[in-house]
Amino acid sequence: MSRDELERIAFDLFARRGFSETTVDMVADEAGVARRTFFRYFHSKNDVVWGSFDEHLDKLRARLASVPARTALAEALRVCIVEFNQVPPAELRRHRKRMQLILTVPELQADSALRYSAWKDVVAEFAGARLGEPSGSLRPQVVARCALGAAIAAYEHWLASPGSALTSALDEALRFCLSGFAGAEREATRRSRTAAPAGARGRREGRGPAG
Amino acid sequence: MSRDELERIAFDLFARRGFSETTVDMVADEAGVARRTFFRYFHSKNDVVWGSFDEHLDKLRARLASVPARTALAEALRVCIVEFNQVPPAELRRHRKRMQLILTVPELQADSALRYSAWKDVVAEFAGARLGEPSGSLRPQVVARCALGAAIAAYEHWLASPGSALTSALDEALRFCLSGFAGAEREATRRSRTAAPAGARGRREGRGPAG
DNA sequence: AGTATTATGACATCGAGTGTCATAACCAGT
DNA sequence: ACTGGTTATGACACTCGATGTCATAATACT
Repeated sequence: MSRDELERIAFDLFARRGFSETTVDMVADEAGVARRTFFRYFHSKNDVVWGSFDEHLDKLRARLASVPARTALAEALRVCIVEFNQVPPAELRRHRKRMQLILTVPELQADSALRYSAWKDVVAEFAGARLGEPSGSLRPQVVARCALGAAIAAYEHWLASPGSALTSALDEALRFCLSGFAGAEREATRRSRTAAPAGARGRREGRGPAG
Repeated sequence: MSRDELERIAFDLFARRGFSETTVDMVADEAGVARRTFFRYFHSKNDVVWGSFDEHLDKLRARLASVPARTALAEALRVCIVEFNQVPPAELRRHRKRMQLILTVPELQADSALRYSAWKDVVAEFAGARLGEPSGSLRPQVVARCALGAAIAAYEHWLASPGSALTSALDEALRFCLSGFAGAEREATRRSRTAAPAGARGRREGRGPAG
């Protein structure tokens, strides 16, 4: 009994009976496995739905790190987040089902606050670097939470509108909400340029009106 | 045994032993009341901490409704949200403790997603009216989620920096994140003005180009 | 007083999650 | 193939939050 198989069986039951109405015992029984074994594969019932979200997150961090410094903060976030949420067509159906559970089942909605936190911190780290502030300070946190909010809104829009494209919704939502952060970044860049001699900050010169 | 008294006893125990380490039985025992009675006063253990959040929310809705139409969306939200979070000095200590629990205890962080949802919907309703869109559509939802994100970031900043003022943090965070929405509102206003005669869009009639 | 309503308490039960221990499956090395 | 050690599994007991049920105590109404 592999973790993947267990997840599949669980999803089947969730689809047939609903998430809350499906007990861990049912999943274990259906899989022909002891209840205790289920909890060795998954830390919790909610974990089944979230799958390998945490590992996936490293890709977002890496992708953000690879963005050239001349790309504006808002654009970098938008492009990377859209990319991060690109799902291979073969998995689209399962992804949709997964997100529908996460965004509609109360237990999972609640759990999401914890899961998204790691996502948010990745974005805050990037924003902090760009704004020249610690990632835990107010503005990077605001940027990260706004990006997160926009992404969730986009997901809900996608689920509510059959036929809509997730990536378009994400792009539109992020464009809409991040457009206000350009000024702050311009100022941060100016600050860092006067503080450090040219060239000290890698490849960054010549991007904008401040030059 | 009043609800208030029970809440006080519970907070005492939470402070002394931590939230997770305090069982409902302990609170009930300490209050000299049956476990079942506790659950009649509070729907759940988490409910104790959240207090009367839901009722408080009506005030935000009313306050938003009272904002003159000429005030910009971003400014209206900022002012109302800052006001909404104004706490009388006598309750500041308890409010701080409450928010510290909510923002640091995992169980409560998780629960927050559900509680904030009502808050978010109040804001989305207002934003939807201003943007000339249903409150459930993408942009009002993005505005609301961004405002929510900014408010939470402000709260975390406030808790992390002793001596800082909550209202200043909220004002700064909201100013920072909502500044980008001005363009969208301008356009919506222009649209509605060409579609309906002046004055019609005061508080709700003619809520769309479909007329 | 007597009666209806409501609040409380004493159960019982469910379901998620955890700790513990015995045993079964597996994988070396010889 | 046998042995010894590691790891996966299962059986069991337990905690704790939450809910349902029913009897009884407190209260309000007339």
